[in-house]
Amino acid sequence: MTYNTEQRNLLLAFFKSSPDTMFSASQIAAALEQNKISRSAVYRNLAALEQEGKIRRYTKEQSREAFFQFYDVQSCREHIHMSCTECGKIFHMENKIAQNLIEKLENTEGFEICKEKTTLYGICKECAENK
Amino acid sequence: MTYNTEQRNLLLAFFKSSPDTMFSASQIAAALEQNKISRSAVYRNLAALEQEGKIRRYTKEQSREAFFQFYDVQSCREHIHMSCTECGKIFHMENKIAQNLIEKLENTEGFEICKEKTTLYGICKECAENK
DNA sequence: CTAAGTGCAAAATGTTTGCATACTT
DNA sequence: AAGTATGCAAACATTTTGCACTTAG
Repeated sequence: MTYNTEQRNLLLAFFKSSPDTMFSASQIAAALEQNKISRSAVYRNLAALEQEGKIRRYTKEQSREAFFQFYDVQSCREHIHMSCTECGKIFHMENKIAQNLIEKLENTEGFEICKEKTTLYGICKECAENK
Repeated sequence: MTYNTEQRNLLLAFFKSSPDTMFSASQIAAALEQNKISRSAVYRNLAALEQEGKIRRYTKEQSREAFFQFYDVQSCREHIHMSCTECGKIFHMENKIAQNLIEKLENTEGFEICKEKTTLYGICKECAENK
């Protein structure tokens, strides 16, 4: 069984408060610095929360640290995801576009996309502008 | 300019000899152990070859190390790939559909898909029919 | 009370860098 | 000759682990 410790609650609350942002372990540690949580507790709880499916781990190509983001299973099933290979942010494909794509692939090629398993990779607007 | 050193040729030959497999830096170092190439030369050449578009870097979520695989940029850049999660076959998205998707994402969300990094997952026609 | 979690510091892992030497062009 | 790459060892950044102590249930 897993215990409901102050540190774990802190961490989960932190993720919930910014559901659309990814954080590295050190960013999290820095953000929670004033609170009492050690680096090892951060790592251990990240692993635990990931295991429980409450947050999700991402890796960026340039960086070798792992990033974590709050994860709502339901919303994940509802969207096709797009991941920026520069900044690692995750976006949801606009619903109309996704629906159109799904139907076209279904009708012309007979391929049924599985939304939760699919992620498109590319460069997001912001990163493209900062180049 | 970049020089054509024995080590770089060795590395590239190694990748070409197994075009469908990904290797970590340490696997490569181990495989080339009998040959003369240092760990730092492995890393530096991996970075160089990646830069030149001759190999591609991947990150696995579970692992902290980077993986590399030979690839032919040209053929990879030409299609968006779709992979069947049942039978594992790879398909190319029909060009019209792909082009349409790319333009829509670019125009409405400002997201530039990177074809060679993107794979859609789902069930192919044949597998769907056999169910 | 017991199992699980914590903090700390030390170790492990994977990658990068400085520097003197050697190779390519 | 000039510029680039190499090998080595040391430095780095991130993550994991051992251990004694604390806390949740």
